[in-house]
Amino acid sequence: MHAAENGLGRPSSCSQCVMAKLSACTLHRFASREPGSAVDERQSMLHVPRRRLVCRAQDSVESVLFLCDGWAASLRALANGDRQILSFLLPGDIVSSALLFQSKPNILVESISDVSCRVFARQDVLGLLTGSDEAISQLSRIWMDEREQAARLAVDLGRRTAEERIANLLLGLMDRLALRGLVREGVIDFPLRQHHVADATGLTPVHVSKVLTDFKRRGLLQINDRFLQVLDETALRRIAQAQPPVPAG
Amino acid sequence: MHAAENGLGRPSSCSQCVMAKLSACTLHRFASREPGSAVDERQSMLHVPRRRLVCRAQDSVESVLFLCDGWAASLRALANGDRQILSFLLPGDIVSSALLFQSKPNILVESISDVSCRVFARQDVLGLLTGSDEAISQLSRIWMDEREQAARLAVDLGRRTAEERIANLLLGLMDRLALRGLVREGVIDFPLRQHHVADATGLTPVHVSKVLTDFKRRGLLQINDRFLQVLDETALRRIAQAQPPVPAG
DNA sequence: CGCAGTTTTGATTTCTGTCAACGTCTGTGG
DNA sequence: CCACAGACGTTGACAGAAATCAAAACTGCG
Repeated sequence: MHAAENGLGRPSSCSQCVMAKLSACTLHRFASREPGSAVDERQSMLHVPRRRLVCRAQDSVESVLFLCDGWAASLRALANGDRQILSFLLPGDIVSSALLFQSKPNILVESISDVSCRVFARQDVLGLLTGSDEAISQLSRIWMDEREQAARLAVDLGRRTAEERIANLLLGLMDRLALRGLVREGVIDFPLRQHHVADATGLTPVHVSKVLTDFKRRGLLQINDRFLQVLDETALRRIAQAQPPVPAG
Repeated sequence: MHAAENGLGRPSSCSQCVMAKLSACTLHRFASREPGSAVDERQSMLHVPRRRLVCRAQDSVESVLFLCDGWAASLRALANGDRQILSFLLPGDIVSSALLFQSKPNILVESISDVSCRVFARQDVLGLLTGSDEAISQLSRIWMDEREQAARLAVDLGRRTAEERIANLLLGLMDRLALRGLVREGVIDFPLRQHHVADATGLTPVHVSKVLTDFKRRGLLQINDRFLQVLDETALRRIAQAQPPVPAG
């Protein structure tokens, strides 16, 4: 489904948008607070119900999308039906950084929960960038963040056990949500199904179930009603094995 | 070992440099052909013997390095001694794109064969970029290339068997070398040890040996004297499973 | 209520890792 | 020229982690 078929063009005030709290994607802040700029004039919202494609790898999309609300996944699909999730997109994340520079996202993006995105015309975003040192430094920050995430993913998939991968995934999500002020008393919204965890960690849903059940039995965490609570963060981090700490948000 | 301890500052004409043939890293071309620019004045060469660190994740490096000759690996090392190679660096590649924007490479870079790099002061490279549309588009190309490689790596590590991973690795190297004109009649220089293949594919050296031996037995390829020849590319690509083809060089 | 999508559980198989031994190659120094 | 050490590659027996297969319970939802 092409992005333009998804309600793109419908203006919205995005009242539930958490942008103001984000430190992760400051480019978005940068772009959206430019008063009266071209970007402001043309921005609109894209709403996608849960479990739907936001864009396909081969789509031709002339917009840059920023996730305002809900969770999504960026992934690669294989011929045999296997899928590998490359990253979970949280509020404030850019949806495929490729769209900053080209029309093809080169990855699938799928909504997990109901999702809304801000839509900018690429020309306008790039126009903002030209000659702006601040914007270039924001871009480089996004680049370096993605690089770090990709490196961690490769280490997890290549060198860690199932338990370690799952613990790392959950803690990574907690940490990213914490930066956005979306953690309340150790509890987060958790729209993921076990098959999402499986697709992200290179495991099967059956094995994910076994590991998570064991984590619960050991009192490390609890998952109820689409909420996740980490009960014993220390133990979970011990399982996850210390990765070098995140250099920046 | 800090880059500056490695012979940095020694000027060199880099006669064996294959830059002229590169299409992959055109930023480098772009930077180095600016006649009489500040970059030209201050560029120098870094030579590192094989099997040595080029830079460490926590080093503070104020230069941008481009690999001119030889092979290197960028990798993460774990506390238990495991290693995950994130990518092999071939002539023309930038050594840690992070150094374009910051002092910390955030990855280990290790030479595989004897290696020589061009050294640019970061300030000068960034100076070239300011206000140059061409340079920004070269940067975005590097970004998108790295993104594509990272996605392929994650798919390999998360969703493919040992045979598939190894076939994919070898074919990926062949393809990248082909773009640089470094393949002659299906034969390439192949300085990798089996433990490099293991570190790149998330396998053990023992298992790599078994798979490679089997590939040879089946007449798919041949490795002699640090040269690799692919004898049955069709079969090897069938094993590797079609990935979406590379969009650009 | 029924149905499709989940999650759980257990039995079994497959793949890859681990361990260990041995052979080869390479470079070094006497 | 030879002896040697260390890195590298191969091979086989075995162990362990996760996949596969299958069935049953649970969850939401129309």
